[in-house]
Amino acid sequence: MRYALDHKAQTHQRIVKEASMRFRRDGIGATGLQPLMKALGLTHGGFYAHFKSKDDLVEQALSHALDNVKGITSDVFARQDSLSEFIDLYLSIASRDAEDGGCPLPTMCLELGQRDQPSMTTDKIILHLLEQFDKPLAENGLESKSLPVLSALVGGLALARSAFDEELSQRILDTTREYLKKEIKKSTN
Amino acid sequence: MRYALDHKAQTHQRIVKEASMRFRRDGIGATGLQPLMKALGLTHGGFYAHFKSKDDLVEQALSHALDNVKGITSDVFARQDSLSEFIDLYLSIASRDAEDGGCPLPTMCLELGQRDQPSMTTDKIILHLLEQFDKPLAENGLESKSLPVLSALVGGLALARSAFDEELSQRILDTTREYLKKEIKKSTN
DNA sequence: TGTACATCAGTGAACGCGCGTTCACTGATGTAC
DNA sequence: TGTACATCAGTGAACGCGCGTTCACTGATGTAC
Repeated sequence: MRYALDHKAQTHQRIVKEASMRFRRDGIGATGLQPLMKALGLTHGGFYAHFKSKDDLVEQALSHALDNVKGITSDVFARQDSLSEFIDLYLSIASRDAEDGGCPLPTMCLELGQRDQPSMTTDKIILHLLEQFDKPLAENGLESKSLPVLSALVGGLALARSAFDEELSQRILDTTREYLKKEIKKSTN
Repeated sequence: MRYALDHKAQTHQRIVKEASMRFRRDGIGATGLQPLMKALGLTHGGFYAHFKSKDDLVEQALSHALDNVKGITSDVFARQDSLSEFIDLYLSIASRDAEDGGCPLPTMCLELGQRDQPSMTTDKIILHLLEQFDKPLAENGLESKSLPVLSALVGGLALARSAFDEELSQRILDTTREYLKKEIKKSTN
């Protein structure tokens, strides 16, 4: 054969990875298949040798994003002050400007709720994050705060991206971040 | 003249109002001008007698949304327990399913940050809400919580809309809501 | 060893569709003479 | 009073464009005989 045995599988994965990044960065609707394939040095015609439809790709890209999130959390939540560190990471300028896509939740919140053929992957991402938050919070008996913390993280990032004024945007990130970090340590006072 | 003197101005306002609702409910990209005009009993050709471009309409619809928000807050924040009531309203099932569009922030967070020709209207909406929150919070010396409260509201609604499982969605609304209401009363304990 | 054939990842032209936008036109009205 | 004209909100066909999707094809490879 002209190609290595896993060549097609590798191409498949390259498409999923690039799509995952673009969906998170630009949204699903704003990501065209033609530019996506072109960015990988392929032509758009080959797309349907890999995926049943764009929706099929969305589903696989979401799964990839979930794996991504799991990779990050398994890193961060192995350490001390894990949640505090995660909050710093999540509400950073780099995260807001997310050239790499970042968390799928703030970007795709609208489109995820509107998909015709919904999947449980979004729920899995939410539940996975809550589960990670639970552990460090439970040490202080604060596990009931997992969900409010996640809400504030997602909302803070979404707002920081919406704001046009750079100073306001930073204030949103900073104030939300510092509040949350204080909040998760409160019972230790 | 065939039409009343303010006929065109009225049509203009009808378009802005309908667009404002659709942009908030479906997003800007997912709202077509043709279906929008048809829903008002008009043909799409007439659109450009009222607006320079779709972007022009977006700007006017955002202004309309700001006025809308101001109307609601001037109602709610005149009363007792205003912020608590606002939180109940914001994180309700009706608000989540928002047939009327609801708050522009959770729906449009992505698109607002990506517009080519950005405007200050989003910032005005954010600042207006923060200002409203400040007053009742300041009574308890909690005005520093305005921003985290807004983040959690926006994020909670966005997450509740993203979740596929109805039970999870309700849990997001309920937990975030109860947490915030407890939080804004904390210093009175 | 050499020719004929099967495989198959990827190619690129073409499809119908809805988008935002343009524009010549309609038709009911008020105005001029 | 009656005809000719100007006004102007709204009409609807048409434009180019990018979208998701389809499909006949290419061309380098391994296999059969």
